[in-house]
Amino acid sequence: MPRKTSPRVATSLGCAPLRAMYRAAEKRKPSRWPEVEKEFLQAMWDFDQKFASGEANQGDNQNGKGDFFTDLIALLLENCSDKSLYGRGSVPGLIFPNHALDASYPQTGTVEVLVETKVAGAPKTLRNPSQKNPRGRMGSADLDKRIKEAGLKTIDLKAEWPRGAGKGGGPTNDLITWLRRSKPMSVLSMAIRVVDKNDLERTIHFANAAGQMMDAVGLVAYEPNPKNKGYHALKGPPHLELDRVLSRVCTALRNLP
DNA sequence: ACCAACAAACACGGGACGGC
DNA sequence: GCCGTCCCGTGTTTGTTGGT
Repeated sequence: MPRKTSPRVATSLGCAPLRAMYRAAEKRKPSRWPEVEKEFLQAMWDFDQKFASGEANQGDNQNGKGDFFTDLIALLLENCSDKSLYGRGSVPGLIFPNHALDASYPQTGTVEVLVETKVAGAPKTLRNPSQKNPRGRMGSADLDKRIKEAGLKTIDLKAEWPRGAGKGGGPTNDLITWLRRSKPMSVLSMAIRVVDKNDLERTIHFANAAGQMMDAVGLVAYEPNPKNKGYHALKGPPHLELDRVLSRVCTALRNLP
């Protein structure tokens, strides 16, 4: 049974570029990030153009973009591992009883693998006249809060595992070390539209912070081309390369029953 | 050395919508 | 219908620059 994909992307007029890209990817059966990166950036560009002009609305942006990226990442992992991933709601952590998971495995019971995604960054749009920077909002603007959210989710789920297993081994006095050897495998993949060099540095800083808490963090950072036509991906540190991170997840998935 | 002007960073507060 | 998560908008604070 295939993973359920975003209804917003499937139906909304404003999300047409995202929908078209996903549909095309589905047919090509890609299993690695480099196979889809160009098309992803083009789709995001086309979408952002629509968003800037008002053709795509706030709903498309907030409920389409992020889910689209989740769908795409899940598609790659499914093709690569031959496992189905699932979005899940109400998964209990140690502290909070109801976490929602973007893409995870297996479908029920204790979570083995969790993939969270974040997308951030917006062009200057008509609905935000006060945006001064013509290149748009900084992608890193909101990362502090959102990385903290993702980190807490990871910690809470990892802390819940040993409690359920009943064999000890809960959080020790060295939190980071404990997180790294604890299940579920928890990774974050981020697609961040960046406005300048500084914005990129900040984004990498937050990605590394996330990497302290989660087992792996993948980042695709991109910025508008000089002539303001299309996006190009930016180079980050190797350990944050999305392709490497997805490979690790794929291997983990393959080794699971 | 001062201070105004501008920019960057931070913190908080949503609107939108799907899942339960 | 509530609740949680999606990502963005904007007022306030902190930092930087450049003129006198």
